[in-house]
Amino acid sequence: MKPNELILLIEDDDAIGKLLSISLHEYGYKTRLAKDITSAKREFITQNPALLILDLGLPDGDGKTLIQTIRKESKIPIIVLSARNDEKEIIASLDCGADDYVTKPFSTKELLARIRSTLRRTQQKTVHDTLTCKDITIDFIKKEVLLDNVLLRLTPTEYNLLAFLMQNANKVLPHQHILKTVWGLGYQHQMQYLRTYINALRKKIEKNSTRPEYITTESSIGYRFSCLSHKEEEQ
Amino acid sequence: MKPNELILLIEDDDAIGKLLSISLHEYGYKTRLAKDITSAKREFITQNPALLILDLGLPDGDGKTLIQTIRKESKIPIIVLSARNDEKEIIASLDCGADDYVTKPFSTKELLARIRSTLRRTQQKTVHDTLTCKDITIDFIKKEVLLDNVLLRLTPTEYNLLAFLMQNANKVLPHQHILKTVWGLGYQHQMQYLRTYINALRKKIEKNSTRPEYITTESSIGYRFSCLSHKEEEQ
DNA sequence: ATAATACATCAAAAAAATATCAAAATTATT
DNA sequence: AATAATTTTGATATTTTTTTGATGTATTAT
Repeated sequence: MKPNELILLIEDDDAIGKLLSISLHEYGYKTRLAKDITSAKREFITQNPALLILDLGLPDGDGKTLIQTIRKESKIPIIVLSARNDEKEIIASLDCGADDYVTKPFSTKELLARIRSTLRRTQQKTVHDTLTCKDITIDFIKKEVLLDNVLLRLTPTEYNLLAFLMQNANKVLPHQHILKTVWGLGYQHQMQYLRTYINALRKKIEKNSTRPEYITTESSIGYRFSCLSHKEEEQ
Repeated sequence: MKPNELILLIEDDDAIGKLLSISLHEYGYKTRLAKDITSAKREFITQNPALLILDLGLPDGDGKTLIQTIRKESKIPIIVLSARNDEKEIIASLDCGADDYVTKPFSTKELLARIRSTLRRTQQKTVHDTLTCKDITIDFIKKEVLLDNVLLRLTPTEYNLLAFLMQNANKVLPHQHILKTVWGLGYQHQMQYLRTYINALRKKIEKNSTRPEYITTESSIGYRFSCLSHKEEEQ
């Protein structure tokens, strides 16, 4: 697995800039290089990097002011890389909003580990797992169902049943199969449970409960959740 | 403003332990000290600390295994504090899940700055210092809650619970998730605590406690803080 | 068409989950 | 050390959900 994130290097020393670019590419990161604060700001806005590596001593100003500027509008991880091995500088940078401070000369491998650590923390994305079918959307994380964008009140069993049906849309699901997965192993022959809950669900999701468009009956076999075009969305 | 967070120190050297405790107290943190992995685990589960400071060399095992154990169930910030100034140790620790690595001898002020930096990042759930929902406004800096512009008297646990609910407005929060974050890892199954405190909060914030408009129950799942005019921040 | 079978519907009883209250235990404050 | 505040615990009331049973309607086979 290659990381593939874009890292913006802000460094005026060509030798270090080159070394970093090569090391980061080797590990799979994409990089952009900015040699002063002005171009760093431009790159930050236009390139949308995942992380900044910032040298404090830049030709057109102090790196700390850049940190402050960026922190006003972004929580992007910033690692300071500086020759200034001075306690006050370290503290000031961290309190400005930097996420880490590495002093030169530095170990490339350690820097890479610190990049991984910093990115790991900030990239904890919320996985949104939803399924939509016509007017019904089920959110498996929030455990909620929307009908025409209105929240449906379902009991736990109703929710479990609908979730199972929607996950197997357009398939005929035999009674016993539904009972086994929704209620559990001992309930395969409790047909009446299934009828009661199918009825309850239809009342809640069908426009016309007597002419169901979602949950159709496959007599003496089971039920089918009909959905012509259901797309899966996960980000 | 005093920080007031609890920091768990895991350190077998008494001198360093004492020094750290004093420095951290001076700055306003509460601390607990654990001298081995076994008691560290116990303290972690029962005390619900905001951050761990961990020495790698402990009498009953290597600190890295503790990091791995904790990372299986928690994203709590961990700062490693070690005499081992060895590139491999640093990389291994960070890749295990540590958030920072400081080598001994260390500057207390720098360590404090790194604690602030780490906490800032992990506590940054709310971008704003205050959050308003209908007639309720919570101020995370002052740790105050206003209902119709009148200051509410809340106990610490009531405040923590409400803060967590409001930070996650309109989402269904499972019982265990609430218990884990508000009370700590060892309290996931103390449902009665949750019921008692939800009840206490409703009495204080709901106009009609029997028909709650803010804190609604999601039977057999959890609770939801409902707030119509609250922007969803998820992509 | 008629009987037999399968399914739908409704409502009640039973069980489970939640709400509420208050006392006991703990912790913090004076 | 005494007092006050908060948390924990337990007992009981209330609500919600599941289970059960009774009855009506549709479908299928003869």
